[in-house]
Amino acid sequence: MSSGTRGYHHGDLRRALLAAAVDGIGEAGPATLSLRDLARRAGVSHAAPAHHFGDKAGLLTAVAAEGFDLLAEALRAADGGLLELGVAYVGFAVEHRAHFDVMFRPDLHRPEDPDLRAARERSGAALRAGVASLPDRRPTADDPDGDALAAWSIVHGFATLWLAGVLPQEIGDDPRAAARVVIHRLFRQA
Amino acid sequence: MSSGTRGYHHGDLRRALLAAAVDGIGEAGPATLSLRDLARRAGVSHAAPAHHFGDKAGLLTAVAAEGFDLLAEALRAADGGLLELGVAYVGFAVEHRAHFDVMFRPDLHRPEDPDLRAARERSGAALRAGVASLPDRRPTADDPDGDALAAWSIVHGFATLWLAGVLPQEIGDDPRAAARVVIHRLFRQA
DNA sequence: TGTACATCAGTGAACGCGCGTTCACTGATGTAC
DNA sequence: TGTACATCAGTGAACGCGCGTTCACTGATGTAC
Repeated sequence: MSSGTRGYHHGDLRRALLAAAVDGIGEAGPATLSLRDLARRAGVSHAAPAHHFGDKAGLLTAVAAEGFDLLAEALRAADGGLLELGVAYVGFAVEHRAHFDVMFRPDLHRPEDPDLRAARERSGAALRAGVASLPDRRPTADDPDGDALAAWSIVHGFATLWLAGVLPQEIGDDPRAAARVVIHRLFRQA
Repeated sequence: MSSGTRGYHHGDLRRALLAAAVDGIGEAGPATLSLRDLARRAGVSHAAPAHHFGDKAGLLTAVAAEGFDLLAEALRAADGGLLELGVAYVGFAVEHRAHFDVMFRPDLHRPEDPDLRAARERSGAALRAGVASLPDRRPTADDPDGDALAAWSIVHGFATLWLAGVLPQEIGDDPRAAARVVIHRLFRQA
């Protein structure tokens, strides 16, 4: 919108709608977002969103897919062992709260959508790659999948509790630092 | 409804509405529940719920408060160390999914409501009592609050992921058994 | 280079629906005397 | 024991609103010749 005339055709309405959806979800959660509200935010007629996403579940499916790709990127960028991989997970959740709020709510989207499945798989692959390449991987682990699940649980739980705003104030306002302390407990093992 | 005439006055409509709300949330999540739907479920006129709860946030605040009391009970009943306390937390989340879905969504209710605060505090007290009375409490812990937070994170995360249905199928269908394995990682420490 | 046509993206009016809210009401219950 | 009255719980009709959906449309873009 900053440059040039925007004629009858938007040019990249799909992307604009996704961005507007993320804004709207960030403000009031995924529950209250409507397609009409979305159109209003994007400055477009109220019937336009249906053109691209069909319905709200279709829209949120696209948001979730985008979220898993962003998560995959964040995990790939993490460097510093499983600890920092977990910190990156929490960082992603806090910085992309709207996406995170949708990704793990299969009742709100279509979990079996092919694009979403693919994005989810890319994010799972990034996670496994991170875990597999760790120099500090405990060789004595009798059940590596169990370890991965415990790690996923602790970072997912911490991120969820942080976003819910139920953690004590004393924890401060830096989610990554706080997460680092908590996750560290999981690895301070024999 | 099974016995006796139910006259003009219901007698215990508030409780009946809460039960209907839990049913409705269990079926389609807290987002789509409406006061009119609630009235329909309870077999009562559509204006009646407003009498008791004012609006949807008031209703969900009551559900959340009830949930924290149920959680406090579940935690008090747990016996067998911090591990079983965590298992009880996961068991509560799965068995009272509707309550759990509302309790940690402050955007859906009124987190500062006095009754809710009190119930939340009772549940926090039950948790702290459980933690404090543990014979297997690690004496070397330099930061007991950090340990409690790590424990809360791992059980909350596991419960959330379980309810979201995103855990691999191989994990089986017994949430308590699966949780026990995962939580155990946190305590297999020096 | 120009013209015709097909396709696609977005418009805007119209509709029916479920919702929350209001409000005058009515039936039931409890209390004062 | 009986009567009058106040209070409370729930009713049901009415309203305005935002929603999703439909549909004939129009403007823009791309392609064939």
